[in-house]
Amino acid sequence: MEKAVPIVPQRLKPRKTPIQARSGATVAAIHEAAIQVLLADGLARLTTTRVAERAGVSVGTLYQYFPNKEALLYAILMRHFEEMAQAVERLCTGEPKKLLSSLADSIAEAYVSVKMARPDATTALYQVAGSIDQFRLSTDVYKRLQTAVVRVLANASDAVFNDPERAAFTLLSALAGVSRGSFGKLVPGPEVAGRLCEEACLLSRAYLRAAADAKSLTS
Amino acid sequence: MEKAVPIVPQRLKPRKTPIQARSGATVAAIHEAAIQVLLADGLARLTTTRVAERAGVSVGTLYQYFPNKEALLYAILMRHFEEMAQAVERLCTGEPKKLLSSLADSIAEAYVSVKMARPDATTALYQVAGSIDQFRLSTDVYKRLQTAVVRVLANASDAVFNDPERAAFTLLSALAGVSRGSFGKLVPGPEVAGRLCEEACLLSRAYLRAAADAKSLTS
DNA sequence: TACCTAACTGAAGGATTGTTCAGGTATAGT
DNA sequence: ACTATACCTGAACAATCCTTCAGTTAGGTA
Repeated sequence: MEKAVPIVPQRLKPRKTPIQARSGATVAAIHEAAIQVLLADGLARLTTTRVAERAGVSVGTLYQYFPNKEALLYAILMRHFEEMAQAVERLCTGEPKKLLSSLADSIAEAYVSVKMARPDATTALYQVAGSIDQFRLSTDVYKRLQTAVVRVLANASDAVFNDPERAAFTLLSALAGVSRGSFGKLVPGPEVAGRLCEEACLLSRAYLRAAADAKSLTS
Repeated sequence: MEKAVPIVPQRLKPRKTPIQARSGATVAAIHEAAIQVLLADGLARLTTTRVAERAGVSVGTLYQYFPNKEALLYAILMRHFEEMAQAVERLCTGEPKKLLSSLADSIAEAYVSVKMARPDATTALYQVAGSIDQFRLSTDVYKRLQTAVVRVLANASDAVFNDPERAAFTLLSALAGVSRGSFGKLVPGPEVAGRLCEEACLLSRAYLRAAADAKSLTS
């Protein structure tokens, strides 16, 4: 079932003169199919064959784009984290400094909005997160999210953190928890979604304010 | 690999005159063995045979106590949630009302302390949580934790929540996130543990204060 | 001691899965 | 039309895994 596996996701065999724009479409279709299978049958029934079937290709084709099942799961997880990181990095870090409460809202909203953009994908991915080596994920992407938040925090006009990494880590973890709580294994309805956004902002503002104050006292 | 399975965890075949106190010891050994296998080999290599081997019994014996693999995982997850629920329920809900900040600390500390009591078990269980039907978990145990927190919140002398369930849910989710963040897939060292406790308290106080104030404005 | 029975054993069965590879298909270039 | 080649196919393979059950062990009882 599993052997010693090459760990890194890979590119497909390079082609000199691409025949069709099929390649990109195919890998996207596989991603989508994996999410659908995940939602319909759960992680335990997530089979390479099943995913390929749902994507409208054969297993062999799937294995031309992903060296193994883990790479497939890792890829769809990475894609999601990419969106997330970009959303946070997109937050203004320019000159006009802003109030901490405003920044806190921005972070929370950026976080939640990405999750909301594809609720089904989010729900599906929470199943995968546990089955992938969490350590690799941390070093790969989580740090990136963290530094993005740190950069935003540095932009506060009315607060100074003397351990911004710590605050960013806690904030991100807490937001992740709240989000995960609302997205159970069922895709949540709009009412739940609304509450999630409110609570995320409330939590973000409250914690960041407290963290900034606490740290300035200790120093 | 999996068929239509009876879902509920079960009791062992009842015995009129118990020969030994072996039964209880055996099931405890299996629990422990499962956690060890989980940490050593990961969820993917968690095999009924391997668990039984590690527990010093045969597979057959394991299947005398658990109808299937899922029931085993469910059982060890339930045991952990039980501890958690009891820890929160143990918090004073008596007459002498207390300050919200104090209650917030109590909740956070209760939450973290249970996780800390068996860091290895906690780390292991985070892997299982995703593979079990989250919906069943919610209705089974999460509600219980939530109502316990609600009862504690009602004991605050300087705060009133007009949606205590909501606050409790968010708080628990956030704490879960922060905890899960610190326990990666590696059992964390004492420095990380210390920070976790501090941050949990800080977060708990800040959020609950904000939630209480925000709600009183809206009403 | 002889018998009963709960508890334990572990090889075998049945089913599923990840992965491969020899061969098919269709496009670009000539 | 013909070749080269990128891409696709899917049956077959090997590796586990979950689960069962006929047989064994050992404590209690008479």
